[in-house]
Amino acid sequence: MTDIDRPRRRLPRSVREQEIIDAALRVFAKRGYRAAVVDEIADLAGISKPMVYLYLGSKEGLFIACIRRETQRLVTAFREAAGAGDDPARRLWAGLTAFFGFVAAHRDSWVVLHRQAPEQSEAIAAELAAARRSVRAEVTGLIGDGIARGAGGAVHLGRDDADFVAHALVGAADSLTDWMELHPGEPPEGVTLRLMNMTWVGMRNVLAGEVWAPPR
Amino acid sequence: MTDIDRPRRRLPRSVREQEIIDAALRVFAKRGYRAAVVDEIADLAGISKPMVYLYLGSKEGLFIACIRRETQRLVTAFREAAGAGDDPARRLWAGLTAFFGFVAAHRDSWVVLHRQAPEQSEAIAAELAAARRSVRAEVTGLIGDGIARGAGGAVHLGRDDADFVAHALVGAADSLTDWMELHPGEPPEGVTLRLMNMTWVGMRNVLAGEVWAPPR
DNA sequence: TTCTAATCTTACTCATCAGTAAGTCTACTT
DNA sequence: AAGTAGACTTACTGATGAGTAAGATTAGAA
Repeated sequence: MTDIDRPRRRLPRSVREQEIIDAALRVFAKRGYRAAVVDEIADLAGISKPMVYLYLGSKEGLFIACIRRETQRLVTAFREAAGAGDDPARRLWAGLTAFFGFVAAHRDSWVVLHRQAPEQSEAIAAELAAARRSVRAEVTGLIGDGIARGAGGAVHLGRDDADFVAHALVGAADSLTDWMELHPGEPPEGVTLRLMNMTWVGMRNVLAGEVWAPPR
Repeated sequence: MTDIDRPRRRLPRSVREQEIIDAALRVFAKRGYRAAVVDEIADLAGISKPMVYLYLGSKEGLFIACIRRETQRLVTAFREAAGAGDDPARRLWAGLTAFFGFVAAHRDSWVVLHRQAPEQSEAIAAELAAARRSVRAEVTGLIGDGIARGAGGAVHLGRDDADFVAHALVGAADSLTDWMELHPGEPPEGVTLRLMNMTWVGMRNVLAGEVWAPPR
């Protein structure tokens, strides 16, 4: 998204920093942390390498800045969509749709957050683990609510089960990002619909002819 | 799994090659393709670097050899478990259990197959894509059978739906690999049981108190 | 025993890239 | 108009690591 035609205009630090992070996100997503070259990031940001070091400190710092900013964005998008409403199924629907919409629109963010070998350094491993945990925590929260709501009866499900389901859902969603790339026509709602049918209704019942539809 | 005490015994190429691939798998899984250092692989294999190049050609060739061998192993394990029987649910249960068992026993294989940024080179991207496709194809096959079996009634599900479900299942399974690391006590069967309840029965029904049990 | 092919080694080269030194330039203040 | 702080650059250094040249060693065949 960085312009090409810009005639080397000087920009205030706060703006330039964001542009550098934009560029870094693209390059990290395309090449992976280790193969990404800081010079390429600088070029893409329309700037020279020492600026990157002046503002972000190091390649590691740059990567961590990407993770922080994009985690924030993703969690916000999810939370705003899933926050409203009362019915657990409806909130899950809204949250997942926001997720798929976000990933379709910001594929690089997702790739950087979830498709990196985390063992590049202690700091990066910790940062990525925290990022992934916080994304998953959003889902775990929703599922936990669903369990609390539905568990008046014979069910004996706890936090642990919510966490299991969150792992499975996030993993499925991650993988479905690839499926989306193979089916560019499919809107995020379509993906969510299929996933809700699979997990919420259950494949057995789906095979028996049952379908789920979004509330309203 | 390579010995430490070996007094620099000479080994025939066929054996040494496998030991090199063993070592490479561990290092690639631990560090990622780019950060992995060939000298470390050689050390771990109890050999010097030129042997690696003599036998495997290049770092890229070494990586591709890992992918091929481990894909083969995983697909074989899955196919043998899921091949027998008639009931789709039973075969899915068996296949998934084999999968989780395999990943628990060969975590490095899975990490190399599914946790690498594929854009290191044209050849690696192609090889990884093929590997992932072939793993997923096993699942797609099972689901497709299930659909064909169950689709006497009102259901209008096709190959496309099977592929969607396969994506979601493989992604969920991948993520559950992490869950397993957080719950070392849980046997593969336990993980499969939870996943079957979630996808086969459906979360809504599970919340309503229904549970799935493995046949027999 | 002698020869030979396969196994294996030490000791390099050379490209790449993270990080920096030592400034220059320009917008804005006073 | 002069001064200054912040934006920006060119041109390096030093480490790391893929790949190789040139040959040493040993298991077994003849």
